[in-house]
Amino acid sequence: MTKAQLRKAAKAVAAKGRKAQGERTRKAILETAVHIASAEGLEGLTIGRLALELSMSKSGLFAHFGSKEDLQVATVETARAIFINEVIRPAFETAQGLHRLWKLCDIWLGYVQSGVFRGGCFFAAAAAEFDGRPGPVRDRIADIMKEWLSTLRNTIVEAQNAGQLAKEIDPTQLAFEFNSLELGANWAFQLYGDKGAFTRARDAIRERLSRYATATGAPLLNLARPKSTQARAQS
Amino acid sequence: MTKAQLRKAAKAVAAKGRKAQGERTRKAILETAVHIASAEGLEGLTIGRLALELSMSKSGLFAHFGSKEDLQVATVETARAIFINEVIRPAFETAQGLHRLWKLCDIWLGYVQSGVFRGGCFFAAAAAEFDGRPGPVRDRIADIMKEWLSTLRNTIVEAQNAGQLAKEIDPTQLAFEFNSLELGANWAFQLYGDKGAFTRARDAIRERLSRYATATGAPLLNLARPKSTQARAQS
DNA sequence: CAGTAAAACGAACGTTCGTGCTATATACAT
DNA sequence: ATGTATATAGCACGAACGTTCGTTTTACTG
Repeated sequence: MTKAQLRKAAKAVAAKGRKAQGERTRKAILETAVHIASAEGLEGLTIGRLALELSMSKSGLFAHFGSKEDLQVATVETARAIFINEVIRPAFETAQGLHRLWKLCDIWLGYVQSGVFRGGCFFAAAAAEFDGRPGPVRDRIADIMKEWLSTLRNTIVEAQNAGQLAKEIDPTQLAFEFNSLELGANWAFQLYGDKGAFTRARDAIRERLSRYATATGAPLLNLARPKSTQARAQS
Repeated sequence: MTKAQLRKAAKAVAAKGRKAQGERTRKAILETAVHIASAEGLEGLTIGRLALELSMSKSGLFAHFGSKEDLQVATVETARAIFINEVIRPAFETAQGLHRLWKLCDIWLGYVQSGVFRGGCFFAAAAAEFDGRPGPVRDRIADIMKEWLSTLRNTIVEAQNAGQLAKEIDPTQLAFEFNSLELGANWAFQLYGDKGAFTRARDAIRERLSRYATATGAPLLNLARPKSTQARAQS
């Protein structure tokens, strides 16, 4: 513990003052780590396996982190950056309110289906793995997922303030429901490869949105249905 | 592989013809195994740890199973028996239809909250752990969860056939939504200790049930609200 | 009560785990 | 181009993993 802390501190100082070739390798390591961890879990992410995949020595790789726990935290952090890039950023390109709310959910489901991470939603998997093991890894995962839930909730509130969504509904409740449906779709897809689950989740979310949309908000929802025009044309 | 199979076969034959003291210890082992596995995962369920907990030797314990994988499968099977006892059985004591449907969901949430397993829903945890690792363990988990989803769906159909629930709704869709809300509540409780999630899940489920209930079915729902009368009295 | 089959044990196996040294090679500033 | 800080490699460690073996203790049957 003490040793690891000292080493980490020394490294942090060095990283600020000096240039870095090691910074590049560190990035490369974490990129690979994220994908292994998403498929095999953060504990299944072993240093030997990681070194093998990157054709480098265990010790050489290990020197970039003070401990396995630090590697895990850094991996979680990297996954967060990817998540923000793949989900949050594109959704925030659309105007706030009902439209962005839909985008957040829609893109999230797409991010799972498209296999950004091999094991589906990185954080859903990591949360299930670490929810019983106290420590910094668990704490970071919990924070990040809370961050996501807050984003969802804030967007709901914004839609309400814009008069697009009924003020009566409880934003915490709706965020919980949307998040649950997303977790449910992720579960069905990971365990059964059931792509239909994404449709079910989208249908359920859309149903709630259109139920709670005000007269102002309702027209915004049509833009968010690329598939429903197709469905209407077919039926 | 071959050795383990032979040993297992010999054991199976012996178990049929002979009596068993070993059968009792096997039960005791699995009882403990289930609780360790639910908290630390099926892979974190280590034979040494298990032996220590039961104050017996690794080898003596190991002899009851041909391999670690067999131990894991047996543990999953034990968890299923507990689940049936704790959730399915009590719910099936009430008449089929809307009432039983509510009971299934309500008791399921209670089973997570009351800590029947230390790690929340055993199968939600196991599914997340094994969804990326092919093999008999994963297959069994997937089967059991499908079994649960089918039970949910069948109960919905029965409620429809009894004229208590609108025929227009898709039972697969509704079962998916209920299951998702349950998984969502389990997630929130495991990661944040958030008991409010159970209320949110119950509210969401009740909201759908009363929305889709027919004139015949609606009266049945009042019986299923022990807390809402209390809530009404308080507010 | 004797005999026998089943059950538990103790010790060891070959691996792999995370981690710690020490030495060498690489990249960067002057 | 050279010197120095940094990055990587090599090797070894103690512990824990699943698994096997031969032996000893326990429990049931005749």
